[in-house]
Amino acid sequence: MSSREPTLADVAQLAGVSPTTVSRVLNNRGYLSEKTKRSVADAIKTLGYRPNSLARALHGKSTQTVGLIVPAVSLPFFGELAVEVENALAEAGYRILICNSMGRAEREREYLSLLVGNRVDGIISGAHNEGLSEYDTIRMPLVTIDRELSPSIPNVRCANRDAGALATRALLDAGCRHPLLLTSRSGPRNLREAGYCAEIERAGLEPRIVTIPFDTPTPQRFALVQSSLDQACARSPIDAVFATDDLAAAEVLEWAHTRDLSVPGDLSIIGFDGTETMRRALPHLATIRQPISQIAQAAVDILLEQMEGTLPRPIDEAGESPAPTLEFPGTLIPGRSISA
Amino acid sequence: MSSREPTLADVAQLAGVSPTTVSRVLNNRGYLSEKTKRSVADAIKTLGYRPNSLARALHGKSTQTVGLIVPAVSLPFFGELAVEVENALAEAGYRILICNSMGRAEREREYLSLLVGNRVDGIISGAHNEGLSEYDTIRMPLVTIDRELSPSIPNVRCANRDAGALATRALLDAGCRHPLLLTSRSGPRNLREAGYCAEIERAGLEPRIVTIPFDTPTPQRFALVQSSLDQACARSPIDAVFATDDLAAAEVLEWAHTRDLSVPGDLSIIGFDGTETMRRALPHLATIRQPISQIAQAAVDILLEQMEGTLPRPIDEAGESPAPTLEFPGTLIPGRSISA
DNA sequence: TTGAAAGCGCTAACAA
DNA sequence: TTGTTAGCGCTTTCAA
Repeated sequence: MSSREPTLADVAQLAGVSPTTVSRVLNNRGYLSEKTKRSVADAIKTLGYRPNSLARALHGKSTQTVGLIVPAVSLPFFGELAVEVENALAEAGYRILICNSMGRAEREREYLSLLVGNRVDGIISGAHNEGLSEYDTIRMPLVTIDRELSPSIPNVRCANRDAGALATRALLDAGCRHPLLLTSRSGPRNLREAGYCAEIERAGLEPRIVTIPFDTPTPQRFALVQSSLDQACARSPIDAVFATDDLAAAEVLEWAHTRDLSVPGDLSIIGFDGTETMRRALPHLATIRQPISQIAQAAVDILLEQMEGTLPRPIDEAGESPAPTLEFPGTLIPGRSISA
Repeated sequence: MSSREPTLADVAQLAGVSPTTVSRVLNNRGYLSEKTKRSVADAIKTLGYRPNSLARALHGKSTQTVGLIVPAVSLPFFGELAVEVENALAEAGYRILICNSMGRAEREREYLSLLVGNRVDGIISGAHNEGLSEYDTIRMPLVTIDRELSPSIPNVRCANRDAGALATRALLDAGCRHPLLLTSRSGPRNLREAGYCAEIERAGLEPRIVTIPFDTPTPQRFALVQSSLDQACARSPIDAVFATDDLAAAEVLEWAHTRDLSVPGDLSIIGFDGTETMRRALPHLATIRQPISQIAQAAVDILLEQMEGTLPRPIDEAGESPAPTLEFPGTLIPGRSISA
């Protein structure tokens, strides 16, 4: 038994036809006699031949592959996003190359290079590193998910501002007067925070914000959450927390437990994301559900449009399509973590 | 600006040298004058050239890519496994193509074919579909994770039997007399179950097993857990549950809550996996931690050995290396879900 | 209905 | 130190 993969030439030889003919059978192109088809098919089967997609792609043809860059698929949101993107793409005959940037710009840079080197047909980026200039040199269809890369690059996301307001309102409606925001990166780019602030001000209250950096290593994370919340409480009491992701909300839950605060009696909590995993883990946690599959589908649709069109990149010189930011509303999922 | 990616020939022309020279510069092979190096480097930069890895791989060279097949990266265990495998592989200069089989044999078959077609250098499979004959036709390094494919294929996993016993003992040590096993697939292949049964019998007790199929869709899942547990209780009371994954344990927790059973007062619970995500979500849940990064590292090491060796496949004709099953012990993580 | 020949982008002898 | 040539596995004209 030969150790190397059989090639098209091997098949041709065994079937007693030319390589061209085999290629034709494989791609079902041109006129073939039934007899030829059959003998080629037989040869393919006996050899266990599988076409080399790399060689095929070398012809300037598409690779039918799309790169997906995320911080890490081990985070429930991105894991589910990856699966949804994969499903949406599979329907169109594409596959994905998943890249975990691990929150490191260096790693993301490498992956970007890798994707271009592998001639993927397009890229979907949902990573969190800011200001990677490499994206400017990308000459291929590109869509971001919840990440503003440049005004010319389409961005799909949850309507974060509204969703942030929705979460905050849920707390206020439950009678909370001192809801604190726990987020991973505070600032004007944080639309969930913007929604929170807007709602808080509308109610004539003071915004309270605590930040735990996105990339805090797990071992230190919980301690940091604890001390930050303790400090915040010491300054002035709080009666609710809106955490901008469910995992952080879980930590607040645990903090409340260790401080003997009853939830929702003493403290109401609402999270964000509403992934299946977190729904199963903490079904009683109120949260805002991001429409992950819609987001994935939309990102894929936009990318497909760019890829299947002849345009190598969206043309917006004439201000044609100004690379829209597409937003999908988040949904409030009520739960026992908010007082009735 | 040309729309197609620049090629090595473009670079050569701009630098005024031969393609070979450019290739030499890229691979840092042979003797190059500093001047040439520089001019080539400049040309590369101005063109934004990135080598086409597909063309490179076409030379029978390795693609430096490994396929990883898992049920779905959205499941915490597999998401973390994917990240760990990726990290281990990255150190050796390889990358991964992640494939989510979604528990569908058909999908796994397709992916297998895709991986071979893409000439990955090896495959790590952690999917759950049984009896895919396609694996027999795979002529490349292959390692499974927690999956018995054939005695000739190396398998890396947590020491499930011992870990199952460890979990059970934790419950018994806490004074529980009627611990129930909640698992996704009962049978002789389920070593966690074997460990549970052994420990139960050693204590002179009756094994109690409830099965919720692995692929139960989320919407129905919780209802099924509820009714199954209710039924089991009706038959005869239970005072503890060992769930063979943490997500299932979370559902037991929720069931206990809805039935007004206090945990651990009325019911002790222990899970399995101990992923970071679930630790963050339910830090008080006792569980058995699988050494995911060790498992990933071992799988990668074995695969690397096979790939870097000249052998196309492990030879065991002479009973040389009987494709070992490598096991790593699980660790008990105590928690408030077990009575002290 | 089929085949011969050229070439995709790159690397690897073998010369120069 | 550099260039020429051939060829990886496949598709694609162009002929037959």
